[in-house]
Amino acid sequence: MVRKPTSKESARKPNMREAILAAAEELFATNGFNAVSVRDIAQAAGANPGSVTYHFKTKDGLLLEIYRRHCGPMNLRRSELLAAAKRVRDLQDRLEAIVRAYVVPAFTSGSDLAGGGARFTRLRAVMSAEGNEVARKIIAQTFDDTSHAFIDAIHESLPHIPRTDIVWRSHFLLGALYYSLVTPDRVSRLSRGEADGSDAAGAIEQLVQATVAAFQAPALDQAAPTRRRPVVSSKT
Amino acid sequence: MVRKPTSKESARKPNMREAILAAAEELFATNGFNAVSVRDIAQAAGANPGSVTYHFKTKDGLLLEIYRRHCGPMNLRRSELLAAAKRVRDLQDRLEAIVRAYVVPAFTSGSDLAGGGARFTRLRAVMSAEGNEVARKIIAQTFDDTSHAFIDAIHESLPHIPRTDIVWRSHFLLGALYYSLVTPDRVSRLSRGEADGSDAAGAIEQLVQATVAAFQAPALDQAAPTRRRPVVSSKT
DNA sequence: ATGTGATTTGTACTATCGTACAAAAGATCA
DNA sequence: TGATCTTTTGTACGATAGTACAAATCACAT
Repeated sequence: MVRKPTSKESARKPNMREAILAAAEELFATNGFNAVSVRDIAQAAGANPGSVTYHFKTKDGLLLEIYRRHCGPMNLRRSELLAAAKRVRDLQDRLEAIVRAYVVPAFTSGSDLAGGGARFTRLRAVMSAEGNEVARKIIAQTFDDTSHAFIDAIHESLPHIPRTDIVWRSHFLLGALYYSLVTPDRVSRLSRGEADGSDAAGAIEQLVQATVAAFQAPALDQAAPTRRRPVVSSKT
Repeated sequence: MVRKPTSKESARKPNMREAILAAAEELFATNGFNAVSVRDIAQAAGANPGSVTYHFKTKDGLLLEIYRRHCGPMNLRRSELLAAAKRVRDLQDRLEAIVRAYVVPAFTSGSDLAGGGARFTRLRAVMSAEGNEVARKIIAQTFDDTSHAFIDAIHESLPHIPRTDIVWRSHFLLGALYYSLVTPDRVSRLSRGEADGSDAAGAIEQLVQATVAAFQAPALDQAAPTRRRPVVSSKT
């Protein structure tokens, strides 16, 4: 069923605005913000540089719109999955469900964009590495609530672990998640072709498995400053 | 004892070349490669822009020299620690020692630069996120051997885990390591001040504890395509 | 068909980028 | 001291950056 566009949602060519957004997302996610010029984006989208200015005013505005486009749906989906996960009775299964609720929306799409989830998450990873100011503001005020919700949920299913440890481990989870999306080829290379780093389903399973175990690790006894663990000399 | 410089290792001002390297390292690590101009670096080092060209020819050459400066010492230290770790008898302790041998040199300095280890590792994280070509080449040909050595060592102390899983989990380790250095403030924020994300010793302990547990997680039974794990519906 | 508002195009402006290069200044040693 | 080499400085050049803006073009209601 081909729907006739009501009035303003379609441009001359089929949605040039969307094409610009998609191209910018892809280029920013793979090359960083500063390495990509407005002209690069326009060319990749088959548009005129001035068209970018028309739709998004500035380059920062374009980045802002990319975030606006994805943050809502992704957080919504995470909330849904988290709520469902919290209803799982078995504690071990619940923990895994919670981790999965955090990981899955980052790989699969939160909205209807094809493959948009992984691409946007990779974009977030790159912006965070570059210390992008626009991204930093949005992230802190958009994702911190969600992060706290997950941390609390995990803490409830692991009451004997101090919250500080949970925070660290969920931080590690996000780092691992980011890095898997940034350099999937490294996994393929180091496994000598036995694993495919760009296989989202495989990455999710590996990540969930490893992360659940990490969360279940015994707590760090921060009370004991004296070193209890084995130490290895640096001299051969 | 003040040593008179033999001839060419000292410039007019005390080692301007080193100052430029340090400034570039710091700026690249916090803002990315493309966001930092040669003029920014020169100003931060108290040097003239032309001086950067004189010492390093191009901006890429400067980045290259930063890598050359650190890769050797860091890999050497890792090799030493790994060799020592492999001599640990107890399997559990050995695994922890191996992980520690991988993590510690990334935080503490591999060479004599003050705090240079963490700064350089953060630089590597940012360059990897930006997909920097110069960095990619050096990394692949400098760190892959070391990575393989660690993967093999871990595999030996966990023979029942398939190598593929070890690769994934060590990939997660590196991602977590990178991310801890990129945004330490996030840990402080999410823990509501209870943890200090920029405390290297604390980060190391948390990372080692979590990672050892992740490595010890049961293997992913990749033979069974039928889903065995609990799945949560996305609908509330 | 024609007028109107939305969009695209083409071009231009200023700022800043990486880099080159000649001149100045310092260091070294006969 | 003067000759020579190394390092620093100052300036300039072409390329490209982000953005602005007027003209051209399109979609569509009348």
